[in-house]
Amino acid sequence: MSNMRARMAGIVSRTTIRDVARTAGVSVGSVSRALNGGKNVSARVARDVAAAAEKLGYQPDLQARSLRTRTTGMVGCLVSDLANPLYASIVQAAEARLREAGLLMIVGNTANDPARERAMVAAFRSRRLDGMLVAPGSDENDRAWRELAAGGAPVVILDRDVPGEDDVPWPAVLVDHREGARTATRYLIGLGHRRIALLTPGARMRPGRERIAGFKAAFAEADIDPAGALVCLQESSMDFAQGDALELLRRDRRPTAIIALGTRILAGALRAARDLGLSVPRDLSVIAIGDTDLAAVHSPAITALRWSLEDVGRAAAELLLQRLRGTSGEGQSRALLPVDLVLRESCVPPTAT
Amino acid sequence: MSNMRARMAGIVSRTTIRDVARTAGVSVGSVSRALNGGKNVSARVARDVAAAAEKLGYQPDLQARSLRTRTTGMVGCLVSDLANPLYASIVQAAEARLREAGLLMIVGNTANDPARERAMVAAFRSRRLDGMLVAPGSDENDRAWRELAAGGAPVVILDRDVPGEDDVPWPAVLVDHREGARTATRYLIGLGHRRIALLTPGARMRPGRERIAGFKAAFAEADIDPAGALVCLQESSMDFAQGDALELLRRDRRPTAIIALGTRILAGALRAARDLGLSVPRDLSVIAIGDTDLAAVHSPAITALRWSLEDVGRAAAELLLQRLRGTSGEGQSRALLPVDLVLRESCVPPTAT
DNA sequence: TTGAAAGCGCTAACAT
DNA sequence: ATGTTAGCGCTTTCAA
Repeated sequence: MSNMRARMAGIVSRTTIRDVARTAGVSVGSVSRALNGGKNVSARVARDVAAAAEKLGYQPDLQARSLRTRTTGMVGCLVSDLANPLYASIVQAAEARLREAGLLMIVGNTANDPARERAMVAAFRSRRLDGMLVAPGSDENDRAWRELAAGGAPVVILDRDVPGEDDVPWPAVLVDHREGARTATRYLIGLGHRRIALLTPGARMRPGRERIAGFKAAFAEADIDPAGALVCLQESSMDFAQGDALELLRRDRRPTAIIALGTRILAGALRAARDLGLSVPRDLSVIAIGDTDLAAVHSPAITALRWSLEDVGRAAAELLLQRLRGTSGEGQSRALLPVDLVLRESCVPPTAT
Repeated sequence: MSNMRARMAGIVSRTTIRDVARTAGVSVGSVSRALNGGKNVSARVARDVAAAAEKLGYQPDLQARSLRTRTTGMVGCLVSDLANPLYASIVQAAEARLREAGLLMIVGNTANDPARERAMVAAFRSRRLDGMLVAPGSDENDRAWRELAAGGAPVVILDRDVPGEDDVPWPAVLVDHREGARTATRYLIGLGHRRIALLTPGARMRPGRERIAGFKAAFAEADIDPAGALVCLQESSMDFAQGDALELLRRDRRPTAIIALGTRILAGALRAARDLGLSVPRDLSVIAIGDTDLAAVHSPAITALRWSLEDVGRAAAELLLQRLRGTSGEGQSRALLPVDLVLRESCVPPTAT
């Protein structure tokens, strides 16, 4: 079979617009018009072209088209860790919205590596993507963001504070981690807890920074001694969190409550508590940051801070589309999404010690 | 700033190879040669071109290039559910390998929707991707796979049995779910269990089919009455699994052991057991299919079937690269990856009932 | 309404 | 070793 031969040789002869024109007995211009806008085409030509295209299995070459139209119909999405279900959900939601708008989303995984981040930015630029969604690994990768700006394509940042040019902040979708952390902390304080530990990775990034701020704010507004406010910065690895949590829970004046991020750190804390014979919630109250499967499914079910990943993705897509359509004048360029506290079974007043 | 104006107007004037040629004082041909292969270029030209390109911030237009070279440097990856951490890990591993080889991976999410699957196949074809990795939602979407084949680009299938053309199977990376399920079942039987339930979603797809086959094979080879082999087909939703599991565990001759897939179904089963006051492992032994965070972190830790997601992704990428390089003659076109049983705390001999 | 032709930015064949 | 030029497949003026 010739298709087979062609494939093996790497020479695939594809049907072009000229083939369609020939079989339809019209000019290439007419085919183009018929297949696209449909303006200025007689019914006869439209019919013949459609028939010919169908018969030949014609698929227009979008690369060639975008060479002319200067628009690729593709937007890039740069994520620092695709294997993180949180990111995956956001990406998915954004993709759905962009697809609706007829755009193809390309996701790139930077694995938290600034060098890869830069490489992917360059790759995206070279591919002439119409726009980009970026969830950077850190807030500061100046070179990469400068390059991004240079590309000229609109960019929307996800939940990061990236320094903009000339004090004009980048369009961004932000999550109100500060308010979320404050709510959670206030809740625990209200329950009577005084020694509360916040387990979160670095203040290097916006979410961590904001959480720490909200955490401290809750102590401040309750006007209680913040000596019990324990901020523990963690790497995101489970084992590390577990060892760290063990150390934390072994102190003689150990925290009576813990606020722990995500799946890994939360899991580490839970295992540490178990290993020390501490029962949740009797001996230790726990709040999860992020409503993961683990939090929902654990026994007892873990009270959690939740925000809508779908909303984040969708809002980001919306912001980008707005930019793409050039209607950037109207509408906000930044969105701040709320965080809710989902009450479950893992928090009770501390037992007197 | 003109860049600003251009951006707002949507007219971004990019520097082309001609600009570089002009500033370097050479012809476009020389620039092309200097920037690519580097063959037949004097040191002087190479230097001047590099300087000019650097100065202008020149980024070659890969779209235009691929119009000539008939190769895009992009491969597509079609996944039925990106938010599933299993897929995400596979995608990540494949992406890493392809990146090494200088290829850009484009992931498309089909959300288990055959229509979207076909649409994405068409989109990928039109974009002239060099190759594709496909993790279909179901084994049968004939129209889509026929289209795929028609595109002429090599395709590698992930863990699915897709009917090939002319009895020649597609290149594929498969996981040995059958052997995994058999090992798990054999282990439980060896422990003394006779009434074992397998909780897995549909036999519509290869993994489910294979697991069921392995499960039954274990009963057959032990030469024991398979009446206790309970195959429960589930949808993937947690609540459904929980209700289903409740019903299952309420039977008067309830299973003494459960093999449950993933996070949601496993969670449903665990919650159902808890609600009925059944203790794991004393009253119910549990094996997880897939070594998720939940399985590792649960108390007691859940014995689990594990296979390397990284290996799946990497093997798929490798197979595709092999095809791309045209060295398809040598080497296997299919890979079968092993499944291990990770022993933990959730399985003990059944208590006499 | 239609066809002819220019050209998007690049590479590769051909000339020099 | 370098410059010139013909396309890659498409859209889009410009004439007819």
